[in-house]
Amino acid sequence: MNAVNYGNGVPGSQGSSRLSAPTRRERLRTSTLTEIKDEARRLLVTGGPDAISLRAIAREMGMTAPAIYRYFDSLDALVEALAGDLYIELSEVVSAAKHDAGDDPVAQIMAMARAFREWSVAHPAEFALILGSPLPGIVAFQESCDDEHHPGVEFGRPFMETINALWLREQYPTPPRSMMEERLAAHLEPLRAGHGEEVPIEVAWAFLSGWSRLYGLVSMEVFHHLRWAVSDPGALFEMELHSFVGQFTGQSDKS
Amino acid sequence: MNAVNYGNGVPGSQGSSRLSAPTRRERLRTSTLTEIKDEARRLLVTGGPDAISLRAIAREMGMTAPAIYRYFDSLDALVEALAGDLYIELSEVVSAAKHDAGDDPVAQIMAMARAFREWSVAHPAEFALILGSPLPGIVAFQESCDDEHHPGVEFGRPFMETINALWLREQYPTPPRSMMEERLAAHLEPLRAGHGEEVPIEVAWAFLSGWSRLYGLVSMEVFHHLRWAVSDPGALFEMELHSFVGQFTGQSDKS
DNA sequence: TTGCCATAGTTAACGGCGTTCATTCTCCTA
DNA sequence: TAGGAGAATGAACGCCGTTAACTATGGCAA
Repeated sequence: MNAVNYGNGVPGSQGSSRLSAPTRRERLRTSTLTEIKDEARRLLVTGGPDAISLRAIAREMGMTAPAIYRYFDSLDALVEALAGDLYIELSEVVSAAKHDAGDDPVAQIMAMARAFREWSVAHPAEFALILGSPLPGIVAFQESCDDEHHPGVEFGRPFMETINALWLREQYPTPPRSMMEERLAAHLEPLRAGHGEEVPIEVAWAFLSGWSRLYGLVSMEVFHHLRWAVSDPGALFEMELHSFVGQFTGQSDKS
Repeated sequence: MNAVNYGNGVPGSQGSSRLSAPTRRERLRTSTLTEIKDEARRLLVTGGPDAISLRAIAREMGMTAPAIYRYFDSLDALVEALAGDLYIELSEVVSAAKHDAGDDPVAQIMAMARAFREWSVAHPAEFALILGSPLPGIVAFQESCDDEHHPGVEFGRPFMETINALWLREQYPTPPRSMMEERLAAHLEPLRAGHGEEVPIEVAWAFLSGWSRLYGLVSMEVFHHLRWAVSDPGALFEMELHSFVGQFTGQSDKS
C-alpha cells in the first residue's frame, strides 16, 4: 500500500501550489479520472457490478487497461471510489427532498423516504452496489465506518436530525423505556460517535426502526423479492409510509 | 437451450426404469452432482458468490472444468441450482423452529423470526446468494415466481399460515380498511396465486409488513449496514421483534 | 533555450476464468 | 461379444486483473 494514487490527489513534487489554480496537468488528470468513473458507472448500469472491468473501461475510452493504474490502485479501488460518489449523490437527493418539504418534520420524513425509494428504483444497479450485498472489495469500504464523515453516516444524518426535531416537538410513542435501556442503550456507541453523544434513546430507536423498515421494503422492491407477492410495490410503500408516520402523529392503526 | 441436463435428471434412452432402484450409473451421477454443489457452496462461503468457478470446483474434485457441463448447462445454472437448495434448507430450518414452538401463533412467529435471523447470520454468504442483490444469472431464478411451488413462495408459507391462524384467533389492529383496500387489495394477485385466493387483506398486510421489517433488519445486519450504528444487532433485533409481536398482543408501545 | 524528469501511456506477458469442440475411455446393454 | 451412450479429457478462444519494462511528452529549472 505504498501507492500514491487512491482515486484522486496528484502525486507530484510541488503539488497543486495555490488553491483554485489547477495546472493544466491537474485538469487533464481529474478529467480522465471522472471519465473513468463515468464509464464504470455505465458498465455497472448495463451489466451489473461484475460487468465493471478495467479492460472494458479502457476500451471504451480508447486506452489500454494498465493506464488506469495511474489513477486507481486496482479495480476494487475504482469500485470503492464509485461507491463513494454514489453515496454522495443519494445523500444529496435525499437532502434536497428534505429542504423542499417545508418545516414540518413529518412531511420531511415522508419526502426523504419517497426520494430514497425513487432514486433506488430508478437506479437499481447503483443501489445494489452501495446498499446491497457487500462484494469482496466493497467490504473495506464498509469497514471504515469509525470515520465521522463516512458517506454512510453522512447519508443518515438528515434522517436523524429530522427525527430528533420531531422528538423535541412531540414525544411520540416508543417501546417501554426499560426495554430500550436494556436492548439499545448499551450498544449505541457507534451511532453516538457519528451523530453526537447526546442523542436521546427514543430518537435512536425511531431512527433505527424506521430506517430498517424503509431499507427492507425498498431493497425488496429493487431486488425483485416482492414480485411473488405484490404487483405494485409503490402502493405498498405508500401504505407502510403512512403507517410509519402514523406512529408519530398519534393516528390510530385500528380499522 | 436444447440441452438435456438442468441440474438433475438422467438423460438416457430408458431412464430410471423402476422407482427406488437407481442403477449404478444413476447413483454415481447424483453423487457427483451433489459433490459439485457441495464444492460450489464451500467456495461461496470462503470467497463470496464471485468465487464460485467451474475450474476451481473441478480442480478441487480432481476433474477438469468441461466435465461439469455433463451436469450443468453453465455456471449460472449451477449457481441457480445451489440457490434452490439453499432456499429449501432455510425453509426447513424455519419450519422446524415453528414446529418446536408449540401451538401459540405468537410464539411461532417469534421462533420463526429468530430461526431466520440465526441462519442468516450464521450463513451470510448463502444469505447473500438467495436474498441479496440478484446477480445476473440469479435473475432468471427470481423471474419464475409464477410457479406456486417456487422455493420463495414455499419459504413464505409457514409465516403466512401462522399469521392467518393469528388473525382467526384475534383481530389485531391494522391500518384503516379503506387504506388497505386502496393500496393493497388491487395488487395482491401474485400473493393470492401462491397462497390461496381467500387470504384476508389484514393477513396479507401483516405478512408483508412483518416480512419486510424482518428482512430489512436481518439483511442490514448480515451486510454490515448496521455496524456504524449499533454494536449488538442481536439486541436491536430482539427489541424490534418484541415491538412487532406487541402489535398482535395488544401490548401498548407507550413508555 | 536547453535539458531533465515526473507523468501518462504503451506492449508483452502471466495466470485464471467460462465455454466449445473434437476426442478418448468405459461401462452397460442388446 | 459388438455397439453405443455416457463420462471425462486436452486444446483452444476470448475474456479478465495485474505486473513489468519501456516510450513519448509536457512543464519546469538552469
